[in-house]
Amino acid sequence: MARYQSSRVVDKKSQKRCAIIEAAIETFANKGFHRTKISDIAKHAGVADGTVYLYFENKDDLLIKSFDELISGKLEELRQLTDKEDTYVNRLIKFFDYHVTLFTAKPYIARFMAIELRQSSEFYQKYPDYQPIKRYLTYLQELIEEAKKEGNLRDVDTVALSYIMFGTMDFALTEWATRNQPFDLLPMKERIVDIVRNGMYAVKKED
Amino acid sequence: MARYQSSRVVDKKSQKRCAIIEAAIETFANKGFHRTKISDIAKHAGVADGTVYLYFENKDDLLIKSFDELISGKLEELRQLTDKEDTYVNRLIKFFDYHVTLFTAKPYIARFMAIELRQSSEFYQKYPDYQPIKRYLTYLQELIEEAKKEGNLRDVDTVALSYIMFGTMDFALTEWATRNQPFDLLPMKERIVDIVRNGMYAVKKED
DNA sequence: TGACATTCTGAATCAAAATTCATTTTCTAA
DNA sequence: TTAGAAAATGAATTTTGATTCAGAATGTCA
Repeated sequence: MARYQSSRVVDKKSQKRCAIIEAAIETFANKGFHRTKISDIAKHAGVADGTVYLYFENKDDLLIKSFDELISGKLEELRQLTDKEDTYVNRLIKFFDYHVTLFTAKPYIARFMAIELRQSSEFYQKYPDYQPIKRYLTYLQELIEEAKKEGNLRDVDTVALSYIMFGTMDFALTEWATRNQPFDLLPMKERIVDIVRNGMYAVKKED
Repeated sequence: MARYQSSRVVDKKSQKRCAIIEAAIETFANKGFHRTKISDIAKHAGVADGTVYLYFENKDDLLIKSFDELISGKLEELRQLTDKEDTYVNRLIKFFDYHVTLFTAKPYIARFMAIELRQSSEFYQKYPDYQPIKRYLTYLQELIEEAKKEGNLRDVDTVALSYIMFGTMDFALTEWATRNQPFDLLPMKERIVDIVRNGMYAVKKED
């Protein structure tokens, strides 16, 4: 009985924490970190201002923790999705697909990831453990290595290709999200994938 | 004589204005827009806080003007440099070269461009004319169009390729700048260019 | 040189919002 | 049921930093 109740308490606690994090992500994404007031988030989450400080040290901490949970969740989803693909090259392509789907459904997440991800170098120095994209890059690089072993990729530089893939996706999605969806994501993705696959040179073309 | 003196005055004025802009760029780059105090910039520029307001309406205005001058200057330099190349494909490659050189010399400019560009999405709504990267992208897209006409590029999508080029460069340089130069820029650039030129595929696939 | 204009200064003002904490509400367990 | 613990509240406090402006410094020119 004690056990049950105690776990119920934990549940409730984490529920409140969770509500705050969700509200934080959405509000940060919509208004930007600095324009978001703690009271905005509190209202959104249905708690009092002070309650936020029971779960998070301060506003910076809230940003970091929110991001961390967001990334963890998304990376997990991404892994599950890509694991289904037969070849590693296809998993790499799936990386794009996943984000297109995700951001089409929730553009504010695109904005959050693309914009709030970038903090000043001072911020990074203050919180050296805050390396939000690193896990993403690492995962990408693992896929690339495997795809090379598999023989479907030529011997390109792993880091360079991961930068191309991540950087392009990130930039295209930022443009798309901050400019109010000025183009269709899906065909754009196809065109980008085509270039990354086959290169831009005319000479290689054989038709 | 009066003419001479008056122009000397203008000179002096623009010198002070210039000092403020330079200090602004460097400080915004290091700390981010919102964490930068006007007093930081003033101190850096060697003027009083109030002086800043003689040259700029407010903090927003200062950011916009700083960015504008930075971009204009750099774009001008870039144009002059690329104009020397014989083919448009080579001009495209030069686009990378230029930024590698620029950012190696002044990493904080890389940070400013990459970070403030993003953080300032909030400015897009408030100041619709503030579209700092647009001119860059437009220039890139012009080069791509010409290169296609020239026959050195296959018929790739212009916007897609511009996103790949700009996004990759932007991301790689941001990584490089915020992580304290963890790799050599020049070889990294070569590896990236190789992939963008020739694609990542081991075997040319037809699908 | 001296009257006037221009430029600069930085302390004082003011607003916004992060954070705290005395109080209230809710929960726990005997 | 109830005393005590834990969690939550939100008004009050504090911090922060943009902006102003009265006065000082400097420049102009007859």
